[in-house]
Amino acid sequence: MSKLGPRERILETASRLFYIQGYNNTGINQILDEAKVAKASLYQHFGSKDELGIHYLKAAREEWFGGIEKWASAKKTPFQKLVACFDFLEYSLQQNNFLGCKFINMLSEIGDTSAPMSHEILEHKRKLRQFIKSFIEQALHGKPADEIDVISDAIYLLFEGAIVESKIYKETWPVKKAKKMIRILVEEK
Amino acid sequence: MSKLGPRERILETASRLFYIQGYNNTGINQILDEAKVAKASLYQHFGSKDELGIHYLKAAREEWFGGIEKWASAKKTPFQKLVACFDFLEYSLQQNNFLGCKFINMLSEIGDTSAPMSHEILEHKRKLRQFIKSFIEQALHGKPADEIDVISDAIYLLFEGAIVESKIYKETWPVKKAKKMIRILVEEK
DNA sequence: AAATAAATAGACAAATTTGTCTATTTATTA
DNA sequence: TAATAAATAGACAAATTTGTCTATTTATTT
Repeated sequence: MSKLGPRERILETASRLFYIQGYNNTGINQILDEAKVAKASLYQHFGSKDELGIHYLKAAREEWFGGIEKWASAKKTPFQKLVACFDFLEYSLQQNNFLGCKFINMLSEIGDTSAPMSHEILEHKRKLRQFIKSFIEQALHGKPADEIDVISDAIYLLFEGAIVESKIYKETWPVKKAKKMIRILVEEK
Repeated sequence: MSKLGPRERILETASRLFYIQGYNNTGINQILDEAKVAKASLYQHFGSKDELGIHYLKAAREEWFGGIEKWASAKKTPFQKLVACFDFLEYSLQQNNFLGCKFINMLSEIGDTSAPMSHEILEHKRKLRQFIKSFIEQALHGKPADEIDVISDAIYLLFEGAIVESKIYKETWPVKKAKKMIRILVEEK
């Protein structure tokens, strides 16, 4: 019986609601109701809604990279690892009913109102960009640096574009098309 | 003396504030204050905030395609027109302080709460996708249909990815990189 | 068992939200 | 000029928001 404590229940419930309904559309009270936690406990553990939002993003980052790294590491070649990233994305988006990216969604909601959140979002994307780039560098080892640079960022943009468009169309074609494109850009050798 | 009427002032002010602050972060009262319009006038002309949001998106669509079509039509070849789309994007994003796409931003905010808005957003993106595809079809005329299909959607994803990433990084490199990629994908001939 | 810490329930405040309604003033049109 | 329409100012309601505070109950630890 691994019953979760109040803190964990709050973060879990907030994460679900922030993602499904949006940050601004989710009130503290709804989180407390569904997590079955007292209001004082939330402010004891997190201090404010904003702080809870930051923890939500931090947890989301860990979960995301935990997933994508697992999928990538199951493959052998850099190219296969790269494809696995897109496979993970496709699986993940479907699993989450095409709600898109938690970070991009949050950024649209907060605008410039929370520097800590903006920072968390930027760092997450920086890390993802580098994560993808490392595979391209290995897959295209020996090629000119500027070619690696362009292809690497193009694939990153395809990845991000696929997330956003899957949310808009509520379909998987953006990811599938992106995958077809990377097979052209990075030939398996 | 082309003084704008109440209706126009409301829509103009709402458009500015919805874009900069976000839809949910902008209250009716702030719009009325800055537009210098009475509350009754807003509800007379638009009926509700939701309805105002829909008109905001409709106006944004017209403005967007007005701009991109103008930039594209100034060029001669399909390839040049395509590049012009990205030039317009780069110009537009910089001009608007990297606030990103009004439609994607709104989608993140409303979630599934407004079917008419979701519809407006989807239609806008469908049209943009087709707009881009038409240039690729002309530029790659004669090539296999499936190749045109993949390249066309890849460029659409690069375009969309560039918008979102420019917002995140607050820099123009995503658009510039996307542009470099399309020069590789669609050789000028 | 006693003492300390953690969690709960819920009232309450202060601010903000969208939307309605009335009364008055300003424009427009006949 | 007279009648009609459009716009204004602002009070008000009802609901919702985040956050605080008190009193009570439940766990944990010594």
